[in-house]
Amino acid sequence: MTTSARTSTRPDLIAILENNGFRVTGPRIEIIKCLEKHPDGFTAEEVAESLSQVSRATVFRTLKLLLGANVLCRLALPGGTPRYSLSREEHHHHTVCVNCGKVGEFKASTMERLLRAIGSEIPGEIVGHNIEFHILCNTCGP
Amino acid sequence: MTTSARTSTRPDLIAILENNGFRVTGPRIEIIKCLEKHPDGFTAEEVAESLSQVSRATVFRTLKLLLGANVLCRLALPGGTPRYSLSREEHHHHTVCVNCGKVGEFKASTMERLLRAIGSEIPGEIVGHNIEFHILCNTCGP
DNA sequence: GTGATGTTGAAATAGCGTTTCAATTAGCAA
DNA sequence: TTGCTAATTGAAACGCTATTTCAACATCAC
Repeated sequence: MTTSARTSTRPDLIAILENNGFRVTGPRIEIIKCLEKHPDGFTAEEVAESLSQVSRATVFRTLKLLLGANVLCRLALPGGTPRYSLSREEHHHHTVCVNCGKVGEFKASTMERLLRAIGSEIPGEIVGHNIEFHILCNTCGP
Repeated sequence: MTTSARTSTRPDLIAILENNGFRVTGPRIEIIKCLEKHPDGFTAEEVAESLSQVSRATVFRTLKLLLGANVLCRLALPGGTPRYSLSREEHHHHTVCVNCGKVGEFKASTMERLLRAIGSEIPGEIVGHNIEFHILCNTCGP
């Protein structure tokens, strides 16, 4: 069969834990399963509420752990509640719908070229960036 | 002489208040003067501390007011304290030094072209964006 | 000046996240 | 399988940035 990576793959994230020396625990598995059910992003509170047997602290700890492993992204509209989203592409950028909060992911080749070119216009050494597009998604749009 | 816009111009921000129907009050003038002394950005707490006669609530209220008027930007490194910075250019992007937190501003023509071109790669109507470059500034860099 | 309305300070409150600490558990080794 | 030990957990307190509340006050049009 094909390798995996259809909607999302539980093994991936469990493997991330193992490969980084983290323990695979019940609460973490629950949280990961929950994240994979929300391809359009989610808030920390949504995860905590849907897993009443897991404490809020553990939810935040696990989200932080996954952020550190670069398999999860956090982003927020100005003044809005931060939303989290599992990453699929290695290097990508985000869209957030200003109406429903749905998070999308895209990888624009145009963008990659720009990022290489823009270095000379910036005073200092670029060590990272944050690029988000605020959109009205096709469901919410006019 | 040339128009103004050297380091920054107090009249501009006072005018913003007046033109938007806001009152020009003592605390607001104090806050604006303080902001103009920090071309590299500042945190809300820095402003509040340097103006002991103005309450924290008023500092935050005034910052929010200026954010709404698009003459102030808020940005933060992941996990860092949010920093504010007065805008000079109408439409611009930011650099933040990951070491000292200094905020810079730049306007890249390359970027503008990209932003127009990228629309077709994004599913929905773009209504805004957030683009920040995390850098090591020339003072902190190697 | 006077009054209607916007603004202020102080303190309480909110939202998102982290820390503390004792109790529990995963995962390795014997 | 058992035992060990460090990682992990839950519950609650705490931290930080920011907002809200409400009575007192100041601005600005008249």
